[in-house]
Amino acid sequence: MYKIEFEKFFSYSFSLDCVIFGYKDGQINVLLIKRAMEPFLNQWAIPGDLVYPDEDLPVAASRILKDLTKLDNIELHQAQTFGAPKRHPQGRVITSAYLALVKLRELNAIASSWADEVKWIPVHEIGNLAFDHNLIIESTFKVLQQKLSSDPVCFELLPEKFTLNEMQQLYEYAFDLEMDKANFRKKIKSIPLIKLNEKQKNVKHRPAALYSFDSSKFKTMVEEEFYSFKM
Amino acid sequence: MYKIEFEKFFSYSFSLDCVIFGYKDGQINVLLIKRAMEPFLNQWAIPGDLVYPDEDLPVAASRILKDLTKLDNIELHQAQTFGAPKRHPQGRVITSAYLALVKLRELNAIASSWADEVKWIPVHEIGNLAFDHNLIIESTFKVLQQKLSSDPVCFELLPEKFTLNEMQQLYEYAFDLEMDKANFRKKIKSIPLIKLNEKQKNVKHRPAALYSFDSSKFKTMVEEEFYSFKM
DNA sequence: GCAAAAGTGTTTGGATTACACCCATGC
DNA sequence: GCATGGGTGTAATCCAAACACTTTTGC
Repeated sequence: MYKIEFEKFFSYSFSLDCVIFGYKDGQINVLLIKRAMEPFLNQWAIPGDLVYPDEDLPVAASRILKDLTKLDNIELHQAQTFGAPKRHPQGRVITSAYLALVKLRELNAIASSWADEVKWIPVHEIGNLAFDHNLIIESTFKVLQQKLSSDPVCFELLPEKFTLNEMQQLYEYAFDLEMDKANFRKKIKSIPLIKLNEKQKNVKHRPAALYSFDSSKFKTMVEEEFYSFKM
Repeated sequence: MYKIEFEKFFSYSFSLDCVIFGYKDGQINVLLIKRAMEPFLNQWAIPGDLVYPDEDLPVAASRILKDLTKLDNIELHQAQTFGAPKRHPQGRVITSAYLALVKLRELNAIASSWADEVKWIPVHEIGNLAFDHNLIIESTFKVLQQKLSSDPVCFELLPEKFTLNEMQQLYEYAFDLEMDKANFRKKIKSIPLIKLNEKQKNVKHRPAALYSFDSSKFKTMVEEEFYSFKM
């Protein structure tokens, strides 16, 4: 008897939406796709789709992102889950947001499957999106802020070689504040960075030194010392 | 054509599990219920159940907690979502964990509906639970730690009137560390507490002063000043 | 030389740490 | 009086903010 009642409940659908953040020209951007499918045909949305019946969630998130944008090998982290009864016009679809940070300049998203176009757009310039996707981005951006202050994820957004000023501008944009250059450099001096023998090019002022993140040293420090990242 | 394929996907079920933390005798406890229902009959589990077809998630979380434990008017916060394909033996059930903090001594959980018994158990003494509930508690405990360090949620766990030492012990237990008494008191002196004209009773040493949290002053401070809680 | 941004040093005040000491109560 | 925890003060140190200054490049 219980079993029969229970089975009536197997009438939901479940999807994942991938919020991909990238950094370009001093601004944090989000990857959007143009839907080539109803509902919300031709509207912009976060890449997302239904989970397959036997698919684990992290696997599904990677597969969906690859299907729609050809982006591969990207680490995704779960954020919030959205389940308002009317959020999908065709039935009860509950969705979990997945967050990823990518080096925008070093990869190339291509529209694929039922995505007609892809574009990167600064988080503060996003128009109206399909479904509740504006809400999802807003909530996931807060998770990004959280991660930026407790983990070295800024280096997933910055190019492999970056200047200290680019790093500072990333934090300034993410938290909407201004920082003192000298103090910023003092603050980050415990973070393991490698100063390269290279400089910025094509700037009409003194070129800045380029750095890269020493991730193997970071791992050692976390394991062996009492080190924890804080910004 | 798309519509037909799409509808095959409406074959999932969706549940919520409520991880309720309470503080007692210097330890953080979790509320468990004994299942009076298959699967996992007679095993201990977190209170959780399926979401109704037209029910929003926050509403469902409160309803489920009340159904199983008679606890009412408790603020619940979403934590992680779990969706491994085999996590439920009877089909694909995806679940979201909801977190709540309660004043354990000031309320009374009662087994109800298909819960046979309820109990509070210290987080470090939990045995094997039904489903993936051990994993869910582990993950939600990390969310609790996060909240304890960035929000004044410790006062949701402490009794209305508490001693500064009880507050210190809560943090020591939650983060598994020892703190200096004098330094702890200096650290919290920016938090708006009301020192009551009351003392501890029935202790065989000098009785400690009782305090309570000034939540209205806290709100004013957050709104009007540049105050943010940090521990 | 000048503009523009890179990059560094100094001072100050507030927070954190370690540690010592006194106080109030029950027995 | 003494055991037990409650409660406070101090000095050393670290850290963050404010600000001034020097350096290197393009034009």
